[in-house]
Amino acid sequence: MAKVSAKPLSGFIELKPLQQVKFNEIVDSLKQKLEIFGFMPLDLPIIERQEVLIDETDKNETQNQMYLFEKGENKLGLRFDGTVGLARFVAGNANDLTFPFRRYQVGRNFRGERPQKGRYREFYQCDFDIIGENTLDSSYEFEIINLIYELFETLKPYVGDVIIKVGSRKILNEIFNYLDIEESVRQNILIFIDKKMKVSRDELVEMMQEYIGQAKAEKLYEIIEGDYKKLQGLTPELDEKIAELSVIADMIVNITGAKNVEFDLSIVRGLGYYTGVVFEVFLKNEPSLGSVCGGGRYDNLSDKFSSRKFVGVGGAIGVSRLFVPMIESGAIKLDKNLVDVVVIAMNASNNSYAQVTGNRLRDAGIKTIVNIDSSKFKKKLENANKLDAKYIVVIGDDEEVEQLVTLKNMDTGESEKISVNQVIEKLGK
RNA sequence: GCGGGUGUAGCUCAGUUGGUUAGAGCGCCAGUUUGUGGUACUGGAUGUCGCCGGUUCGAACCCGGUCACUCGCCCCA
Repeated sequence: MAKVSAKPLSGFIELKPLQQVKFNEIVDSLKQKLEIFGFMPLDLPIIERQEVLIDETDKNETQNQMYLFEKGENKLGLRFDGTVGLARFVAGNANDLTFPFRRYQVGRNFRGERPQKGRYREFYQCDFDIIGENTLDSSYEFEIINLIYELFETLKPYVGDVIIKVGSRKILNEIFNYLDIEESVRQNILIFIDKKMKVSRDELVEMMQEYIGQAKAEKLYEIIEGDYKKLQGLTPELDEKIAELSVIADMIVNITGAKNVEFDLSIVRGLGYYTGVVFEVFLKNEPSLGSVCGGGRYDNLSDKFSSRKFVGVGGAIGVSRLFVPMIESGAIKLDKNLVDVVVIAMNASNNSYAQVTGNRLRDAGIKTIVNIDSSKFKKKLENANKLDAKYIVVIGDDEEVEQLVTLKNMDTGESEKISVNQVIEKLGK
């Protein structure tokens, strides 16, 4: 009989236990840092109603990638990021929340797109946002960037150095005004600017000049290529926006010493709903992965759910995108020794004493597996060896009579007959 | 949705101009006698050569189709 394929679906990730341990470790370190910053956990549903997921006013690519299905009369779908659920939640619970509301969420998201390196159909994202009612001043943009800096400091042992690139949609808008670029082509131009890292100067200018002519295209390239602070004096509105970003930039420089943070007007984050400061994070070791974290300021979070106005600034770390390629390349080292001790009973008559011993070790916080199966002693030793146990505890008739155990160090091969209390003393944390 | 690449053992891959029973390394299993593993030695199992069709005396190899995987594009974490 033909067997069903045992492989997971393409684009869906399965971690092996040792990898999962490392993954959990990374996620835990992120959560810990977020809570230190006063962000509250929020674990929203993975399935939402389609009307929550689908934005009728903006038919974009993401919509083609959604997993949609029906259950009876209900039209449902899997969430594709953490923001849609957040928008619904904030609108629905506004009276109970204290604004600015800081929340985080680490969870699975789903997009039915063509998988490739660092892109999956099911992936973990760590979302964090600060939501304000009506307004949220620009100091919160600093807070988020500072938070991202700190989050990647904690990730440094795993993924190495990063570069955080910060741009500003507001400044770009004023530049568009200054260059007198028509409203109708701005979206197109933004998409082109977004590609700056991938294409050459000439290619980018060529793409843009179709919409705004060669002179403006070259001028625009020169502007986004250069330092935003040098743009002062062009228009009063532009100066104002530059001053606003400068305040944030200065704070960042003060706190971080500007290490790993760059200001770059070519960061626009495509067509997203962003309206102000935007940012993306890249790995220095693995820039081809693309951005591993992105976010920015948005002004219309919950418009479709509420007549109250909520604005926010937030970001998301692509945890799967970070983790999976690094684990495959060996950049993230896996720990073994997940088991401290394997207790081995020599004979069936020793099983009960072995179990009691195992529980005493576990009570002392020692990770313990008890092996009382009927295989040969040698097999049990091999098994303990494959589990990378640091120690084994052997229990036979002699030990049971003397109420002792034999502790063997699996690295050195040395063994000694001691009491369980002595074992705990020796191995206990 | 659009392009490129690849499908041979659990994994990584060889496989000559088409020619007998399709191979290696790693892994897995067993053994090298009784309460001591990792190393070594010996032996063993496992394949519809992705699938369907065609050419041929003969196909893993050539041709057509199809599916899957993968890397790019679009878009994005």
